Amino acid sequence: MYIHLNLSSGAPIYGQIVDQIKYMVVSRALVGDDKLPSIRQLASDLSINPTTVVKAYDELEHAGIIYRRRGQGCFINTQVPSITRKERSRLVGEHTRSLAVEGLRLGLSSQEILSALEEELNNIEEKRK
Amino acid sequence: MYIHLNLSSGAPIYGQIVDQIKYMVVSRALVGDDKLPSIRQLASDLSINPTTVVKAYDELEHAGIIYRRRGQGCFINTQVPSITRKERSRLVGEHTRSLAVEGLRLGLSSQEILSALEEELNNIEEKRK
Amino acid sequence: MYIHLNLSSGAPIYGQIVDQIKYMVVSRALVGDDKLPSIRQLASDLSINPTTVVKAYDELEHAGIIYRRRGQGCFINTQVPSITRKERSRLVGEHTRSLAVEGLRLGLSSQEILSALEEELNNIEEKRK
Amino acid sequence: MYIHLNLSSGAPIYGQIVDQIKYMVVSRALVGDDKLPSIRQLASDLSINPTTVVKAYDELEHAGIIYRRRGQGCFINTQVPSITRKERSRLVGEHTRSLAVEGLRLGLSSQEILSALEEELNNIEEKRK
DNA sequence: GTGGTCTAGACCACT
DNA sequence: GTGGTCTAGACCACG
Repeated sequence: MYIHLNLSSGAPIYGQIVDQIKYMVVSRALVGDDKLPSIRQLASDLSINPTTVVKAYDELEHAGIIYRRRGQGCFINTQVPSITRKERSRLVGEHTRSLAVEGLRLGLSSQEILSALEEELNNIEEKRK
Repeated sequence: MYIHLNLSSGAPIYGQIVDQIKYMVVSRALVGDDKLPSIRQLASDLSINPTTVVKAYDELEHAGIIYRRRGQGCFINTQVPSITRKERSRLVGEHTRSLAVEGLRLGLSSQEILSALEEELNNIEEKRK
Repeated sequence: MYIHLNLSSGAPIYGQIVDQIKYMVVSRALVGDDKLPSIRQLASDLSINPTTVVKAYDELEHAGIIYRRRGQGCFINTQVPSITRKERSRLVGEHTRSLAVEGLRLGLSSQEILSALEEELNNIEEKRK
Repeated sequence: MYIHLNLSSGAPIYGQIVDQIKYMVVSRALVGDDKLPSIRQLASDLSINPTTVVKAYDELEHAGIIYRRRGQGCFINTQVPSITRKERSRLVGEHTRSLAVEGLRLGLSSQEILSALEEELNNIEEKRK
């Protein structure tokens, strides 16, 4: 399991872990009952504080994405939790707006911004295969 | 000038102000040399502390979006701040990636994400006329 | 008498007026008993508030550079006030340090910084003739 | 790290901190990834309010001189911030002009001003070794 | 009236 | 422990 941290991005480390594990679940890199690395192991791999990993796993458990077996570790849930359509459009809406505003503010045309996004999406789709 | 705060969102108040003023600038609801509400006035309108508004205006000034005249107030800058091409693509790149990843993570197709962005851009372009 | 204001520099307007009048005195563009423009006149010429000019003239009078004749206006003093050597080196010292620090911080060599200063000094000397 | 405040100079405290840290960076008393004192620590050492230190560190971060890691502290940046040649000459130009004008205004000769700058630069170069 | 700075003290998020 | 945000209230500088 590869997790890439950006320590200088300002985004919380535990949040980056949560996001990337969610991503692996959605893209089926992780499926039901797969075992996650132990807290100590992951903390050591990423050279971060174990409590940070604890916080990430707590959040994933709370979101219904993983479950814990005492003495055995953490595992991916079989059922992917559903997100309401409303919640989803709110989440995506924030990002669309921020991209649109920043791009136009920096003098790009709508067309250029769309192209940049398309390119990014193609990149990711490619990796998913 | 209407600013709407979401006090329970967890997003910093000063950041919400910054984002909304940036939005008004790209959508041309605010143009060069328009006067912003005074710090005290805006703080009073939003029922928040003046120093919070100061922090928002600080950010906007650092970003080159507004300028301040002592004893007179704060105003929108006429010229788009000059940024290197490299810097610009870095800034926009962060936003494109985050939209792409979030959208796909939430189960949207590339096509749906592009459409959402296109709609947002059209919205803004419409207001600019 | 030409005074050039930089309204966007952050430096107080009254201070810019004071500095430039001091400069004219030192460079003999203004000499003993020359009459300064009236407060209203100067304020109108510079499109600024008369009270700002009042503040500048107050400071010049306090510094012993000008004197007032009721009903007649303000005039340059014959004796140039002396500055202590200590005071002078303190004032200049602040500026030398700030130029040295900023220049080196931005990656210039000592030689480049000295050349830039030499050029600036030559420019000014030229105008003084 | 020694910072000396002049509380009666009229110069803002946060600015004095910024200037002195910049000085330590150019004279290599502080180098890449050095840890700055924590906000609370420095505030306590200087007997000032922590928010004043926050403001100083904000400025330094905006200037690209330091970076912050939540829960860890503030650190000196390794790389010199990239600035356009145009921007750089504007920044240095302001300081050269102000030194030139102030020096001449106070009755120094061009030669004396250049010598003062040279001495300051030598001082810093010496410390860098 | 405007913005600029500072204090004292609080609560939260992150490691 | 670290930094991040916010409040309440004060005083100063400027136009």
